[in-house]
Amino acid sequence: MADEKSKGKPYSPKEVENKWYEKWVEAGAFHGDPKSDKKPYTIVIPPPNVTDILHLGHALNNTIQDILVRRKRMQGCEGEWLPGSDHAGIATQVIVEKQLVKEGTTRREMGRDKFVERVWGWANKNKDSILGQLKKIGSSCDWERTRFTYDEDLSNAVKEVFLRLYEKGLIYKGYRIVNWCPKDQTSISDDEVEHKEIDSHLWHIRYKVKGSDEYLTVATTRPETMLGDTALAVNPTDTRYKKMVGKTVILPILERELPIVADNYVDQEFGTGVVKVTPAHDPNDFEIGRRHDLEQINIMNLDGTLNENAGKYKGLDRYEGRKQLLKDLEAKGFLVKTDKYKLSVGTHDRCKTVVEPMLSEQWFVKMEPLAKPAIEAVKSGKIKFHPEHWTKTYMHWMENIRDWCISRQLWWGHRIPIYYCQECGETIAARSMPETCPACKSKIIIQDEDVLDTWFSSWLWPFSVFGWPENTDLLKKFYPTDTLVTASEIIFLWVARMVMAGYEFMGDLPFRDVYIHGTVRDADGVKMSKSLGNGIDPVLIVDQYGADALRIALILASPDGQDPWIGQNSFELGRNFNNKLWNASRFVKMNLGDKTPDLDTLPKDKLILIDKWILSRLEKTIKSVNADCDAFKLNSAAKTLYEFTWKDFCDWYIELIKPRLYDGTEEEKQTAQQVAGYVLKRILLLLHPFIPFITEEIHASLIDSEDTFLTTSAWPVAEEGFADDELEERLNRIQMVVNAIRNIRSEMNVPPGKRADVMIRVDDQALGTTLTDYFDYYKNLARIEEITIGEDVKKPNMSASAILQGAEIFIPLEGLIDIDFERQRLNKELTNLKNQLEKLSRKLANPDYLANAPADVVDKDRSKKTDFENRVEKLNQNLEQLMNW
RNA sequence: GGGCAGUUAGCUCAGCUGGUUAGAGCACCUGCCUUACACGCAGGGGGUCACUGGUUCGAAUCCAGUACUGCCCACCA
Repeated sequence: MADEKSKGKPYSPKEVENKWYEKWVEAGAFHGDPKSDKKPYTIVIPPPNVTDILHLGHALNNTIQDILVRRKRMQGCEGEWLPGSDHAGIATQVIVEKQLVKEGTTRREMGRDKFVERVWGWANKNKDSILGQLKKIGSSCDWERTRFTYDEDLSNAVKEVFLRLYEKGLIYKGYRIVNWCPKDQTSISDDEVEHKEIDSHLWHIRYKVKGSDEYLTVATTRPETMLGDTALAVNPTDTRYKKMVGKTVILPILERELPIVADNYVDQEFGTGVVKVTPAHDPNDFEIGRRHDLEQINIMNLDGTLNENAGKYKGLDRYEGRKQLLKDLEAKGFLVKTDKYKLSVGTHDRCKTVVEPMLSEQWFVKMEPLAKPAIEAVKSGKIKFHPEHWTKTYMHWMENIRDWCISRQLWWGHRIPIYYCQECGETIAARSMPETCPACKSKIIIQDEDVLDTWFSSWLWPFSVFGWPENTDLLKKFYPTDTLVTASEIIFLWVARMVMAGYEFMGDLPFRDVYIHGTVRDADGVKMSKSLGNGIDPVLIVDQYGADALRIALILASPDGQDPWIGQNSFELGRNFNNKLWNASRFVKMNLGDKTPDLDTLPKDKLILIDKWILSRLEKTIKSVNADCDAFKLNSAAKTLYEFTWKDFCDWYIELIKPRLYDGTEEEKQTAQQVAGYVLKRILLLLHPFIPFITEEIHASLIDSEDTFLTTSAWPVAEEGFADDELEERLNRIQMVVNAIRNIRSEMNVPPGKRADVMIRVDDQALGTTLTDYFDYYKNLARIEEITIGEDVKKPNMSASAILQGAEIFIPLEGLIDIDFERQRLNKELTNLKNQLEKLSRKLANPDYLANAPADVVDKDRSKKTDFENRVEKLNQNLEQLMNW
């Protein structure tokens, strides 16, 4: 970068990023060694689905993980960031099925084995693409250990877990009302159901009481389910209906006879106080049915059409059937009224289809025993959520845990390791197909058709990836993992279940810290999603601005724990910052001279105020960044670094050392060079986890070698003894003087090219000395020609003035000054100061304040008051003088 | 129905355990191609800190309530 060609050109990431990524991988910088003596730091990636293409959510998620693991490596840990992807049962199967439809065939036509083979082919092709995209954004994963949730060894873990739980009696098969997705034709778990509020109706339908002219009216939101009604229910204490209990009603249309039962579940206040009972299509009705021994009539096929139990409606889709049925009910006078009604329907989180509660035989995991240690782990603080408030969400779910429906009527996934003897009906749990039935020795045995929920493999991820159930070296070294980074959407589906699995199978927690970041939204605050088309492709951003710009912009835009709002131009911030860093580095490099610089030693006895100031700022910055990173406040850490780099280092330090670099003695020059190099290297180190490519490139250029990596260098330690508030305050005075002069010049329209003479009256000698001693360093910043500094400097005629704490600045502007404008300027300042002063005076006159406030606060206010009084007086004088011109 | 967040400049956000002349980035206005950087430099305008009470000598900051926004959970047909 130091060559002449790049001079003046902005940083171009493309040439740099691929090169460094390859070098890092070649050097094995991302590979965790289980034999290492270093303390491990482990992250397992939330495996993206094979069906995924990288979006900004992934980019944010992985950037965070990358920052954490890169920093830990630099801090001397044996880092292991294990990547991989998820076979994503339903999502993947659906994609391939769609392809088949286009080709004019179906999975059933194809047969199970062929179909699964076909999906494998597709998955193998796709899983590399998302992982490749992760490389593009700089993710420092250990690619030699890439895993897939459907890999053979992970399948073994799944089987092992199933069998252990089965033997313990924690996995059982049962008839239950489950959530059925008619589109994908499989059951799904409660946690995969998303509730949505829709505008619908509450239909009131009357049922004739047998042998009388009386009717009972029920209110329902799903009228079609009446085809499966097997009773009506009322509350036993409901006086309106007491005499009805035990009687029979006639189901409209189908004209079946239904008993009227009394059940406490019924709420007298709601609707009419009479409930239709459909045990096969509603979980509450199912329970009522059990209590009253009612028949269960399933009226639906697996695709959501009505079946033969629905009479003339057979074959119609559930909603079409509803329409027809309502028409008939109305025609026959059974529909009493139709009210508008908002209700919440469950939808399948993958395909958004409204799920149907349906009676079905499925496999379940009994969760309560597993939840116990998982609750304890968080309660005791062994596992911590960041931000902390997610603890409540987690706890609430855990404490109200329900059994997990794990069987899916799919072909793509881990097949349930259960076998049935076709002759004696024996159920056999086994790792593989048994030769003969242990009960009857029959050889006619078939495997359970169903596969397991995709999360049934994901919940084992933190240990299955390291070879469990074998007690491998990897497992010993890298489990428990340290930090889990994810979005809040999968706290239940994944995070909570991993905790349970960790304790149940490893006897230990799966991770210590859970960092929950926000969900990426677009510039208008709308969640980015494929269907809305408001997403931004991270790969395009990388092409346009570079991975570093993408990364730092994402972090800077993501307030800790809140949802970031991101638009196209959010990334310009990152690009601009990188370019700033690039150019500042170019400047430092240009001034380092020819020899290879020593970037790690300070000429401690030759430092001047300016050097000590930047070193003080550096020490504080390092401490602050460390504290933030340790607390998972990456946004705050990034902001601190951004400010330090741009404001302190570029705007002030570099500008203040120019006089020494250009006109100083050899010693002065060297000191400035060394400090600049030293500070720049720490900046690069601190920023490296955030923007790895550009920092590595700059560093290589500084040392003129590509053999020593920043990425394997040590994280900077704050060198003690430089942090000095008093010293920073001294430099701050110089900054205030420069600012005041710049302000006057700008407001008075002094042409930038014109250097001005400046006079400064100081209240005390110390300030005068500082301003005098360092004049050469700051005179260019304020464009000063001659300066006069002293305690008895008088305001010259036709000059503009500024009044600071402890100093008064005059700039003679014969011919340039607009007296009216200057008067306005001073008056504005005077009004402002007077207001402040009045408030302060009132405060200091309050005896309660003086009695209660701490002494140092009062002291501060007192000296502030004196200062304000002083300034008001000076301003008045200056204004008065203005009148005489 | 319950829970959790949030409400500070036109926009996105800082502001830690109460004492600051309430900050930053973007946007806006003015002037600058000053030999690191126009993806830049310098200067400027812009906020009764959602509302109402309370605690306190003192509240953007603590407490209570209200309103709105977003998210999550919930079997009331």
